[in-house]
Amino acid sequence: MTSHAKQGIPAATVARLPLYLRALGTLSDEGVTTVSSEELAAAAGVNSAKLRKDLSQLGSYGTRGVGYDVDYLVYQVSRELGLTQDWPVVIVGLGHLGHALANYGGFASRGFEVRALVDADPDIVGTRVAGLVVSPLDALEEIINAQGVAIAVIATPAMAAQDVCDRLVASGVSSILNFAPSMLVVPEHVEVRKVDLSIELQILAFHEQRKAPLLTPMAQAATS
Amino acid sequence: MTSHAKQGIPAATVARLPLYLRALGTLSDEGVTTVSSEELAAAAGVNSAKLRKDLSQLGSYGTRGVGYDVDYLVYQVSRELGLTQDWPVVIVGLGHLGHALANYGGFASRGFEVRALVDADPDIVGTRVAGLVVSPLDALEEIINAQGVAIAVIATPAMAAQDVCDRLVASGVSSILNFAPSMLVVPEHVEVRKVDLSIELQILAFHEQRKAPLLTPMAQAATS
DNA sequence: TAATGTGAAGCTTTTCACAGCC
DNA sequence: GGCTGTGAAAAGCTTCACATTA
Repeated sequence: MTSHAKQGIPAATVARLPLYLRALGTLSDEGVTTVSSEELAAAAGVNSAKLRKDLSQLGSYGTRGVGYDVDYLVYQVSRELGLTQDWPVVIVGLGHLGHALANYGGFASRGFEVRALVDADPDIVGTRVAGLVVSPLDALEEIINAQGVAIAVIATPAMAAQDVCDRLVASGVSSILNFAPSMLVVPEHVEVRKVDLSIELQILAFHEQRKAPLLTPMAQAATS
Repeated sequence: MTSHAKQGIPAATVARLPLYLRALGTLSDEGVTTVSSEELAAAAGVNSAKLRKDLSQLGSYGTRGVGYDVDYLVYQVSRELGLTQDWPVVIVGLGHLGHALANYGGFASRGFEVRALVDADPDIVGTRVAGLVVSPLDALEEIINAQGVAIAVIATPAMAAQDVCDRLVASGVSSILNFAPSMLVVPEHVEVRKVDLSIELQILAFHEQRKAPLLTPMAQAATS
C-alpha cells in the first residue's frame, strides 16, 4: 500500500527467505506463536539486524516491543516467494540424483508438485519412481503443455543437458533448475539456477587446506 | 613469491574457482591449449573482467596478448583449492540422497574419495552401495580415525543431523557439508556449508511469480 | 520497557577503463 | 595489435546504533 518497492527486493534477501521460512516452520510445529528477530535469526543462522532488514523489505509485519507472529510471517514470506500457489514440476533425468529428487519430500512441502518424470533410457522408461511412471523423452513437449509446467529440473548427464534445456524452453518452460555440471545457454526471459554438488565440497577443501599443514603430518615441503 | 596476499582470497572468488576449474577441464578435454579471459568467462558463465580479477588473486598466470595456458591454469586453480591432494570423505545417511552422493562421479574426479558410508538403519547397514559396504553408526568414530577423515557429508534426516554433527566434530572432523534441512551448531574452528535442494527452486518460484500473472489466467484479483 | 524498522557508515563485490606487457 | 592485470569508481550488501512505536 504505502509504496513498498514491490519491484526490487535485493537478490541477497530473496536467497535468504527460504531459510527464514524453514526456521519459521520449525517454530510453528513447536507451537511457538510469537518470535523476536533475535530468536528467529538464531534459528536461521543469521544475525538479527540482517533478518530485520530482510523482513522490512517485504513490509512492516512485526510489532515493536513484541516481535513477529509466526503464522502470519509464514504466510507473508510464502506469498512473497510465490509459494501460496502450487507449481507443477517435471524432472528430466532419472539417474541416482533424479531418483533422489523425485523422492525428496522438501519439494512437495513447499508447494512444488512433481507431475512427471522423463528419461531417455528405454530401460528406465516405464518403471515406477516415487509413485510416477517414467515417461520417454519424446513425450516431453506433450507433458509440459498438458501439465502447464513452468519450472523444470534437469538431472541428466552434462552432455544431454543443453539439448533437454532447448526443448524445455521451446515448450514454454521459463525457469530451470540445473543439476547437470554444464553451463546452459538460454534466451533472456528464461531463468536458470544451478546446483553443483561438488562445488561446496571444493570450497570446504580450500578452507581445510589452510588448517591442515599444521595438524596432519602430510605436507612437509609445501612452502615453495 | 612476490608477496601475493596468500591470506585473503575473497570469498566470492573462492566460490567461483570450482566453476572455472570445470570450464577449464572441458576445454582441456577438447584439446584447447590456450584460452583468453573472454572465452573462459563465456564458458564459465561470468563476465571477463570478473574472471581476470579472480585469477589475478591467485597470481599472474596469464600472458598479455595471448591468454592463459589451460593445463597450467588447471594446476594453479586446483592447487589453490587444495585439490592436488586427495581428501578422504565419509557420507553419513544413505537414503535416496546419500545413495546419489555415494554414486556421484563428480566427487572422485575432483580429488574427493568416498572412503566409508554410515547409516543408523539396521536394514541398510551391511548392504553394498557404490562398491562400499554400509557401516553402522556405532563405527563412526573408529572410521574417522582409521581413515583420517577431515571432511564429512551429512545426508541424514533433519532430526539426526545435529547428533551426527556433534559426533563428527568430537572425532576431529573440521569441515562438514550438510544436506539435511537443519541448522547445525558447531565450534568456532569447524566449517559447515549447506546445500538445500529446495532453496533454489523457491528462488525460481519467486522470479516465476512476477512473470506469471501476465501469462497464465490464474491470478485475477491479486492486486491487493 | 522491549523490540522493530531504518538512516547512515563500513565493507565487499562488481564493473569500468586503460596502463603495461608480450 | 591484442589481451592481461589492476587502480579507481560504482553498486550492492552487512552492520551499527538509535529513533520510533506498541
